[in-house]
Amino acid sequence: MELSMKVHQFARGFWEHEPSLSLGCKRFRPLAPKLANTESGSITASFDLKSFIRPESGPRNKLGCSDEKRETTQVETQPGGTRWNPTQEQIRILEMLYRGGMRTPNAQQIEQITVQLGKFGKIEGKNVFYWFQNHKARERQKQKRNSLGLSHCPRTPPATSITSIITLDTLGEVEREEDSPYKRKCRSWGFESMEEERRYCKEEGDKTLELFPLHPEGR
Amino acid sequence: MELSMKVHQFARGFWEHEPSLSLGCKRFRPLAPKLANTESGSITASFDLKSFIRPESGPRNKLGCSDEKRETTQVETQPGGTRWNPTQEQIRILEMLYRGGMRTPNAQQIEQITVQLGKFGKIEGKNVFYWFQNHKARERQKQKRNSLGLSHCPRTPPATSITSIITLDTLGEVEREEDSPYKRKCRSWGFESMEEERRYCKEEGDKTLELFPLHPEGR
DNA sequence: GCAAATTAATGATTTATTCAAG
DNA sequence: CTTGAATAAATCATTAATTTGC
Repeated sequence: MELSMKVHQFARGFWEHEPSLSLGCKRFRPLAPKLANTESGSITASFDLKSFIRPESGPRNKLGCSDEKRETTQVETQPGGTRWNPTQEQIRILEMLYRGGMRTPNAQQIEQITVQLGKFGKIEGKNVFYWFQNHKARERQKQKRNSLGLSHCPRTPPATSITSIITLDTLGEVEREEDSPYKRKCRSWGFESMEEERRYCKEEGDKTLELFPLHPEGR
Repeated sequence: MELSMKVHQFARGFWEHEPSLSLGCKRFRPLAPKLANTESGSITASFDLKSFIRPESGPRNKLGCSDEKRETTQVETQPGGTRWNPTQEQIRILEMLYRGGMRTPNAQQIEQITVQLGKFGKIEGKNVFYWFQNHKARERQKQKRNSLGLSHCPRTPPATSITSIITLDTLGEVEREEDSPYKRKCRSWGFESMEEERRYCKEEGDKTLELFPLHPEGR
């Protein structure tokens, strides 16, 4: 309690000339100033903390974090809808892909799906990603609930409909059919694509383009 | 068993003219061709499954998945290292940021950190993200292990070093200082940034640029 | 000393859980 | 109550330490 207070003060004094070590928009008091005097002084030289505030484009707006955040640092906060509201067609296609055996699409797959589904309404890559995550998990727990509720032999699927068989049986083997004998490598998240594309894109950053015309759908 | 086999055959026959519904590189037999005949035929019209193989750029290489993957669809598979191997400087900076209170940086923060850390060695955004995830989790479990091993009162930190206090106490309050009263919104994954930048980048996709000169470090 | 074998750390993914919008 | 979004926990996999037999 008292010691942390001391550290706090110390750090404050040390970093006084900086507005604060604000990275992005969340502000926090920088502590632990042991960077400069440990082993290699070259770090301090080339690691410019100031550029962390905002790499290019000088001081944009002093301290306007809470208001400014909604416009500059946020990307997906359009006026109106916050979270993705899938259309019927999008759901249908996603379910088709799921039934087709797709469980965790990688970044490229996600991108392609996003492009396709974008024809039916606004959608982002992360929506596709989350949909598969959630659908898989909830299908799993639904199935568990069923097998427990029926108190049935949990290893034999009841073979009710084709769909269930596709989901459980056939595509299970399809899933692992050619995922490389080595290991699963090219996985999702989309970071890799982003990393690559960053080199060509000159950090445009601030516009919030409306890519898809946002079909008036509503399910 | 038998039914799934039937479905399998049926699907195969139905999709015979397609090489396979290969999305990205993982191949799987497309099943459940119930898209066309359900409710709205307009989907089939504009949802072009062929473009899933590869949206632009025609047939690149027939069936050459297993070999081609290492060069064209993979991004991070440079000759040599597969997974990120952080340099001393990178670790030092990351730990500094962690001690400074950063726990789950959002996409923009990750990008900026990545740029900074790129001065000391090759790094991607996802590496930064994963580092924070792992570090946070393992710091947590280490702490839990300690509190259990010492069989001490788990509510009073022993106040051993400054660092521990910074990590646990002071920055805990800093963490929630200005993360918006609303909710955590601008979060990581990098999908949002990717989504945005995709509009400017024309799917260059195939080069494996060496952005940073990969300092000969070795720890 | 030095590789092969083993172990410890830790980067990368997946799964479970939780939060919150509608 | 359903489900999109986000985080935490658990797990997998790979690289560096290290031990060990020679």
